[in-house]
Amino acid sequence: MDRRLTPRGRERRRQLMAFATRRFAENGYHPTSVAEIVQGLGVGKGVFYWYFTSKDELFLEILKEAQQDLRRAQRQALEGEQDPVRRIAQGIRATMGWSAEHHELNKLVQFAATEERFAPALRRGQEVAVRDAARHVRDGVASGQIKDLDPDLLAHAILGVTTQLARVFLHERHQPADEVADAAVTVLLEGLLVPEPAGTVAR
Amino acid sequence: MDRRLTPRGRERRRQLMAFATRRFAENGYHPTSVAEIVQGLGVGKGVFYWYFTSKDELFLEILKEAQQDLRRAQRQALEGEQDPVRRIAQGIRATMGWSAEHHELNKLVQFAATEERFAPALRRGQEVAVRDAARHVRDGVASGQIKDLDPDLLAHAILGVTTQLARVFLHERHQPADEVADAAVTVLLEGLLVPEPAGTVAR
DNA sequence: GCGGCTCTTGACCGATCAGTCAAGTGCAGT
DNA sequence: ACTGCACTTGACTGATCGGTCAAGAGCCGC
Repeated sequence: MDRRLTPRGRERRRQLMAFATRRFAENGYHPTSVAEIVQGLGVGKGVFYWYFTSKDELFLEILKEAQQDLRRAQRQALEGEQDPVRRIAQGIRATMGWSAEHHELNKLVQFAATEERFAPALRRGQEVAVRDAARHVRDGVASGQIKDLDPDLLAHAILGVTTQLARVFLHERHQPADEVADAAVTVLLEGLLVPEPAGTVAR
Repeated sequence: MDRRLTPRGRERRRQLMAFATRRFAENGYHPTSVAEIVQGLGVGKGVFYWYFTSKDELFLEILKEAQQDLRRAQRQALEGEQDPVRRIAQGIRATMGWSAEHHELNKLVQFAATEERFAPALRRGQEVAVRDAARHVRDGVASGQIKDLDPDLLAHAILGVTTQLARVFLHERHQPADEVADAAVTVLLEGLLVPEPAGTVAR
């Protein structure tokens, strides 16, 4: 859909997306009907189809905005930071902060990944984020700070820890984002094992 | 549903669950209708409702069996292994192996987590797995092998890395499960950073 | 071959769904 | 005050949904 919107129109569109986001996250995408969305706003059904060609399009639009917003937050967090390891840490912190404030969008992203027709739209966004993280890893490897493992794999490991901890500790247990972020950073950078003192050999 | 099933009945039930699993994973839970499932098997609709009281019940049944099966694989992998760190590593390897062979079930679990009415059934199973992992972490902390961080957090970090790497490297890129598992173990145990030689201080 | 159980059939039900559209309202520019 | 476009209304459509049920088929012990 591509329409010339007046300020009033833009506000309606925003309302529709905001309300739909909430209902999709609470109830699921499919169980939430268009009728329910327009009723929730107290408007007629035609309003919905004035702004979106279909329910699917609305959902894709929500996903797109979410990804743009997260990416903006990440980019801002890396401003002025040059050290690759600290860039990774800052990226994790930014992601955790954003995640804490957008519980609903996290759920929608997770759902989108399970439905073949939404997955492609998601894939593109994730690839960019992973490529970014992988670049920092590569820089860290080059500067001798990070172990020489597959950067792509490490990037996904970072993503995995971050999203899992966000899901459980932020959204289920409502713990402070910065503490969870710090924990994620520590675990990822240093691992679980207590370092063996150099020269200590099992005998 | 609880019925006395003959061998023939058990086979039908198995067929229904297998076919539904495939369709749910390919198409999504909601977009797959009961009509489609029974058509896929070439039977009447009544067959479905002879074995399951509802579509939801079928889905929960699939989830339950999947969790039991994964848990069995994990338990078997830990047999005879006492060292907590090696138990963690073996658990990761078992999970990765199972995940590689049950792509479809992974997707269903991921979907179930996004729908409020299925999440509780999932939660119980995950809690058990996490509690198990956390116990090994605690043992490792006690024996001085693992850093003294929150065992629950570490357990979720392990889970996060494992599921993310499984999703991307096994299901999207079809890489060998044992290689991915080894990479996951390495990253988790040792972290990203190159260890600083003792005595080296930034100045 | 008979009775009784498991299993199967498929027409049918009411509800609900995404999406359409002819008609009308509100508002901005002139 | 008139014109034209942005926006809104809500009844309507055809399809599909999950679930029911009366009737009957296959099968097993006797």
